[in-house]
Amino acid sequence: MDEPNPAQVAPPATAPPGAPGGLAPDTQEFLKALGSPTRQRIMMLFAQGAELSVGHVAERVGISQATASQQLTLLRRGRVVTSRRDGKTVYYRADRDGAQAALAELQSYLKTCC
Amino acid sequence: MDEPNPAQVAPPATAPPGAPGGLAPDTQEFLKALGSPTRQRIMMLFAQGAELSVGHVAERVGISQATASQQLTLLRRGRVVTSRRDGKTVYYRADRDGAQAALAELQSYLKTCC
DNA sequence: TCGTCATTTCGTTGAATGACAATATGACTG
DNA sequence: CAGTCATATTGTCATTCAACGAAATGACGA
Repeated sequence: MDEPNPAQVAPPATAPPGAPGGLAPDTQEFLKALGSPTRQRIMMLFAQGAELSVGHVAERVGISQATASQQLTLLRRGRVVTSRRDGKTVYYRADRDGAQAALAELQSYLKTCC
Repeated sequence: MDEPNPAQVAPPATAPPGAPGGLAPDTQEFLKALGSPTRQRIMMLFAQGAELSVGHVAERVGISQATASQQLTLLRRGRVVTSRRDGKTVYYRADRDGAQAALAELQSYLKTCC
């Protein structure tokens, strides 16, 4: 639950410093987050800045509430959603800036390897 | 390239036909292709337009030849590499255009859901 | 404080993935 | 037309992942 934020100060590490042959962990989380059909479906719920609770996401997507919570956590790790707590309810919404940053890193990676 | 989509509902070339909540299969293959550390490592070998045989990729990455062949097939399905046959050797190289197209689709998807 | 509601975490199960060795296919050479 | 080299395919095993139900955590209100 505590998320290790080792090199947050480092600018968009487009070309991972000493990375032997992978890409930045952040970008990898981003790719994994969007690589799942279920999570893609979840993301579509957040169109137009919609803000939804975990239970609501579960209902709309047709998965259990526990599963929704887990998948939303992965999406948050991928910087594609953010969470806000209001009382006992946690609201999730799309993270425009995070997604844009991840996309930029991905683009930079592709520029390097392609 | 500067062809902004008229509206969010206007799907790109390989758009989700009736896909109610996912993204185009092509883009999904792209994400899965780059989501694996091993395949990311493979991709780094193709920097600067390098062209490598399957056996050479296997050796450089440290995996068996069979595995290399499989992973390269997945990368080809993700439109990030192309293959060329010269005699008995098959050379792989980065697919600039394919990757760029996939990235554009991904960007369009993010524009929709974020 | 106690009970309830929303979310998270835990523990498990079945499906998908990654890797390998062994074998099959395809393509040149003699 | 057999032999060989490079790649592709097959079969198998270990690991990972998605999903669930059940239990734990946290936040109100009575």
